[in-house]
Amino acid sequence: MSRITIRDVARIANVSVTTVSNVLNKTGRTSPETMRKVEQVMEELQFVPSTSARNLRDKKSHLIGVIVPFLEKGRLKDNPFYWQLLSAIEEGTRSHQFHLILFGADENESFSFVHERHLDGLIVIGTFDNSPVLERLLQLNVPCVFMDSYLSDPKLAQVNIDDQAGGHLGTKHLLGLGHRRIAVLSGVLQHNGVSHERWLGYRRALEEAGIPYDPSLVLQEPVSLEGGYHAGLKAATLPAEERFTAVFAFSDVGAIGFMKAMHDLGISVPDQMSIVGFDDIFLSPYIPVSITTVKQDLIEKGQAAVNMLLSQIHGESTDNCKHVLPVSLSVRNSTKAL
Amino acid sequence: MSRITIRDVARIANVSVTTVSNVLNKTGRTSPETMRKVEQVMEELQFVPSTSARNLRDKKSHLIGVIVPFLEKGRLKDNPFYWQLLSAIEEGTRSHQFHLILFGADENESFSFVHERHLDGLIVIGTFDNSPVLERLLQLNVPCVFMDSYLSDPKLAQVNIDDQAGGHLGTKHLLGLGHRRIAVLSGVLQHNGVSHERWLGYRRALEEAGIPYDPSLVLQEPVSLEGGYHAGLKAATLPAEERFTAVFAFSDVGAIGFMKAMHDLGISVPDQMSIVGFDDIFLSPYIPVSITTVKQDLIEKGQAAVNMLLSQIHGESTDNCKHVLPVSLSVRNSTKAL
DNA sequence: AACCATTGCTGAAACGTTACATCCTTGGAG
DNA sequence: CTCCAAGGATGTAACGTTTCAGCAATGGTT
Repeated sequence: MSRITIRDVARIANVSVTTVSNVLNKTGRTSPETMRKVEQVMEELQFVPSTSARNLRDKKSHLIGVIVPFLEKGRLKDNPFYWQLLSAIEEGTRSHQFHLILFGADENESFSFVHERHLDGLIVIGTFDNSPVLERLLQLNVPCVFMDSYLSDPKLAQVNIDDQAGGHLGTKHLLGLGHRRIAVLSGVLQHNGVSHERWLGYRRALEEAGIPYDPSLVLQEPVSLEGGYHAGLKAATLPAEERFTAVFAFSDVGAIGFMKAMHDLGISVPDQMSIVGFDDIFLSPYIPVSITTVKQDLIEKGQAAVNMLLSQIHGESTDNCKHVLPVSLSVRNSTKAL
Repeated sequence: MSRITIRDVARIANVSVTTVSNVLNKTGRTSPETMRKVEQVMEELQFVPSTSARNLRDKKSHLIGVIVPFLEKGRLKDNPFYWQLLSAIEEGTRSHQFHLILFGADENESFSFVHERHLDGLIVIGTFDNSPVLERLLQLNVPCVFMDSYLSDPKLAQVNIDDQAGGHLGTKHLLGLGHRRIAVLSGVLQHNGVSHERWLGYRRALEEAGIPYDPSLVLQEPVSLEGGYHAGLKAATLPAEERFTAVFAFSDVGAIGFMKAMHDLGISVPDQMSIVGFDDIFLSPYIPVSITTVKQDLIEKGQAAVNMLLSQIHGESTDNCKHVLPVSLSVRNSTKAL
């Protein structure tokens, strides 16, 4: 019971394989009646074309790889943000007859699968200039779209949100509530990374308010649940002059971790501590004290990346193609006027 | 600048293509010296074998599909549980040279891609007997492993946790704390579904404690954030004789939603209401009032499914192969003695 | 000394498509 | 009436592997 091929269809329908192929690909080189005839035979035989054969022939795969550097390190697994993003990307590709294949990529992993599998394109999340990963990717010579990566090379297609505006927005919200000593939970300030941009926005907001920048308020703890929690615990042990009344976490999970620490220490949010998050993950409204946060639209972000990648795959130039999405503020209950 | 093929390697190394192929596949049919020679040429030419060609030849794809029925309906997107599970599956496949490809599958979606892409196997999450999806899947005649699906056909390979024990465990915990009126947030009690099993465990525990079963305590709200929240709001409006002192949500997100409602209503958890969740997602310890929950090991679960699927792919019979993983209780702060 | 098994290698066919170059038909223009 | 264009169909060569059958040389058995 071997597979039904284009040849079987041709034989039964009394036409050539080429004709069947033409019908299959709707090239319009066939007369309506043969078309109908062939289609009917296909239906009867339940013919399904083989993607493998196509892939070999076309040197394509209709497969898009998503590379999340540091996937192994748990950054992704434990952050709903990435899953929501991935989900958005998946939806985008599916409607275009592409499928998604997921990869981590730690430093020493080779990218041979890109060639092995003839991947048509790549979406890369969270790299940065001079990253070892970046160089390897470029050598692959494959359509690429970068997300959440601030890359200086103008040839690279990029999708970002306006991180700096986000940092500014969150900070201004706290300033508007009367806070003067505002900490940021930033993670490592990778130069030209997402956090760095948000931090720039934070600084700008402070400056505009005439408040001097205090480096001791930058908590370089990882922006994870655990990182936020530890940062929170540490904050309580600070000498009086280093205390702060609000914290701006550069991710919602970081904010949740921080909030948990406050709860465990008996410090009330928002009465004694205001917290602003970033991302607006689906959970943020449902935390007991719902989180005020800088919202980004992941659906749109995923869509934008997919569209950009597809044009690139179809041969359109994406030089100087940088898509920056706006952010907004979702004010909830974790922030309060001093 | 066309692709380097096995032929190029053969030509340069002065051997036949067959020999190169043998080296590539380590069949051991080559002498050590030719092997070295060929390997060196491969290295020099940076030869990468084409998966497409292999796939065509072998009628395989080294691709595993994950089907999550009802994916579109947001059940997955918004539940970290699934992502954690998927992540575990991904890890399992990667180490075996397989890759993952993700599909939703609503009713009217055809499964033609399974044949189109020559998928080697399928992991299906959350179906049930007589589901329309199930029948279609079986017709595909492809190795399948079902997760979180209680299927009566003994031929089907299944991976489950001991849901009934889980339901029992959670309920007993609450009973042990002195609670007598315990609600469950169960979602629709699909016959032979996961929830149904947990509900059976709940009933058994009640019975053992000599407490009569009260159907009004079964909240068939969806076990999502929103569902939990609504259930919580409703609970507050109940007439006195229908009130309860504890709720057992069959998912952690459901528990979080319920807890949020309590918070909004000013009802203290755990002082006035005890809550038990299910799954133990990574967030559960970090909710301000950390969640007591029935824990399942997703890594192990993913691993088990992958292993089972791979043996099936390699031709081993998996008849009567049902893998049931144990559950345990993580006691945290959302439950308290009456 | 003739024979056979083993080791190491090779050539060619097959997997199921698509695209190129042809090759018939027609029917309309000259 | 001849010629050419265009429409419709066809045969075949790729795409890059793996595997099957076969061949040559080596060395050990009778």
